[in-house]
Amino acid sequence: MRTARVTLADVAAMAKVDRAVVSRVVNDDPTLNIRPETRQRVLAAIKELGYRPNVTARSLRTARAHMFGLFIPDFANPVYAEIIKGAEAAAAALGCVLVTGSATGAGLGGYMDLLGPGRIDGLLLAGSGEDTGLIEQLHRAAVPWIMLNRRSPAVDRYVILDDERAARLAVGHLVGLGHRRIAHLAGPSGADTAQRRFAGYSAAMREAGLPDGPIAAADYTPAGGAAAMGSLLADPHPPTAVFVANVASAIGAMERVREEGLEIPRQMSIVAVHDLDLASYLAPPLTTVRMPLEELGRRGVSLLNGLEPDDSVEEILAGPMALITRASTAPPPED
Amino acid sequence: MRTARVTLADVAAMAKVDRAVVSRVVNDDPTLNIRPETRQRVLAAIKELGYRPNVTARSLRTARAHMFGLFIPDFANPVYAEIIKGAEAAAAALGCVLVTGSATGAGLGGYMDLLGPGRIDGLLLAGSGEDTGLIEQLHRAAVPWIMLNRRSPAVDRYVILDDERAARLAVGHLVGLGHRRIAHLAGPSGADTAQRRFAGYSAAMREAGLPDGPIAAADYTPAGGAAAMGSLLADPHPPTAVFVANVASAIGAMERVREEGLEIPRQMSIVAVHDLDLASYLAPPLTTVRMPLEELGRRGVSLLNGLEPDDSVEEILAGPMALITRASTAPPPED
DNA sequence: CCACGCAGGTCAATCGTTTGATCCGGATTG
DNA sequence: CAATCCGGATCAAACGATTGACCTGCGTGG
Repeated sequence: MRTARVTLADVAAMAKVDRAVVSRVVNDDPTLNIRPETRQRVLAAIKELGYRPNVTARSLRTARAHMFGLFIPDFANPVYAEIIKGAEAAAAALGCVLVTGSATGAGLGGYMDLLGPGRIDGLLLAGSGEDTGLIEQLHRAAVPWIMLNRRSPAVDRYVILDDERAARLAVGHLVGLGHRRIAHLAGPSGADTAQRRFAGYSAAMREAGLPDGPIAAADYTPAGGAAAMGSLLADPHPPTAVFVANVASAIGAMERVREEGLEIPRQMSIVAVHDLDLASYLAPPLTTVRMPLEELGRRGVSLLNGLEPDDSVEEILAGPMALITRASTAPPPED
Repeated sequence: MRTARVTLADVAAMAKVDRAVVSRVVNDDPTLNIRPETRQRVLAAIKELGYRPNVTARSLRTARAHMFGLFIPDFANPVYAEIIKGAEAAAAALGCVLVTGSATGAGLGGYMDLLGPGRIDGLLLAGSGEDTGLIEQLHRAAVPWIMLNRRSPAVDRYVILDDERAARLAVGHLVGLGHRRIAHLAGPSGADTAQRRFAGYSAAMREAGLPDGPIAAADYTPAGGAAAMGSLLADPHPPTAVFVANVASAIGAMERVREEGLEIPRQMSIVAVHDLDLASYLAPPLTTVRMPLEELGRRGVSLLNGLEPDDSVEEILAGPMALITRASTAPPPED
């Protein structure tokens, strides 16, 4: 069992042919016909010896790795789980594999070493900060790469979701229920997703003929959401509904609302972005906007495939988006 | 910018030395001294040309990839996020990278192609089912591999957590609070983690001089947890506390308890395994047992490093474990 | 003064494939 | 019958690094 690994040459020897023939059989090389009986001999030898091509050698020769990479900031965030799913599916469809890693600070720096022709065919960076040093490195690596769900002025290669539309959908829902004082619990102003959600909120309010409600910025975390909700509730004339920029904030916000003795949704309606499983386990189950996260991952890999390292990609993904109505939203109190 | 990639030979040419020298400088090869001024010339050339070694070629030659793989069944489960974190840290400490992928059904099968000497130095499989075909493939791949947190009779290479001890800790906590009718909401009988948690529960009850409470098996999901909790509550003489095999089940169980009009923890105490962030967002925040998940990932990589493909590993990880007391447990009602 | 050791390099085989160029013999064509 | 073609297979040069073996000149000990 500890025998040296079997190579192309071993197979060739057993089948009494040249290595080239074996290679062509293995790869179904169309430029050269192999006589059926020869092919059979080769296949038999392959099976007999349990030959498996050495991917490294192949990659070295062809400069193709059949492997894409996806780097994310936080595996604990279920948003990324969906993106990964889509990306893996797309890679599989291309006959490639997708590997995932953490993009946190030094993390991705370490990964840079595994880049280069043949080792990985392209990189997807999801929601990572704009470390300019990193971007510099990426350019030098001569590998195609795309940012997912994050647009920054410094980068002309991204695929983002239509956060504005998501916000409109959420606000539209609240307006439809009869709310008029609708607040926005925003994400961190540094995040472009937060900016777009805010822009969508504003636009939707304007279109509905309503004034912007109170805005409180949080940081996409439960603690931040709680604090921000606190400041919204401190208003003498508090909103009857709030559009929250993400589910994590919403968790904190809901907690705070309950602490203030208000009932959701009777006295406060809440809707948030991203339809995570988690949302349905909350009390009450949270109304959300479902965004095409899986599609985002899929699209990312598709674009990566065949992309040149210097090509630019700028796309707002127009995938299906849906409001998932649960128990956290209702018409406003009659008062 | 679209120039061909710079190789060792280019650097050698510019520095007027042999490729071998460049290689030795790059790798700090201790077997051969390089005169300081020569080294400087080489380093200068490297910087000047922006040389980066081709990892694929290196791997082909050395049969070392400096890359480990970790395959998990579900990225949406935060348990794995912690394992990944530990594994990445351990890999980084070894100067290697860790890549992660889905082990679902066909998924891992697809990945098998990327295996082999030089492409990946070892594989960690977390909580994947026991697909014997897969195990067969793994043996053939001549790559070291270890199962994490899953023991199966067919495999003599695993690292698992001490689920029995976790169960004892949880049950001990309930006993300490004064509970005597303590139920167990178990995981699927097919999962060995569930079996061990059950065993720990039984042992702890016995040691406390208490009879086994009612047992209801679920499937580690909220829906299953809710159903199982329903059957526990149907008992004419229901328990005052329940040890739940995982947090997902606990979510459903808590929901069901509330639906029955019972108050947590006043009328029903609940404690579950795995201290996920999520636990603290539940209402009420859930008491849990924190297990050394990060350590599990770390240990997995450490063991993988230097492991021969045929070596066996059988280890129960004795890492730190702690009961995180939150608001879901309290003394039983006086009645 | 010769042999030897050593510091500092060079040489070239090797890792396992892929793939264009080449070769060979039999069938086809004019 | 000679010139050509073509199916089927072989040859050998890459791909880019690593590394043991060898080489060269200088200083040293006997």
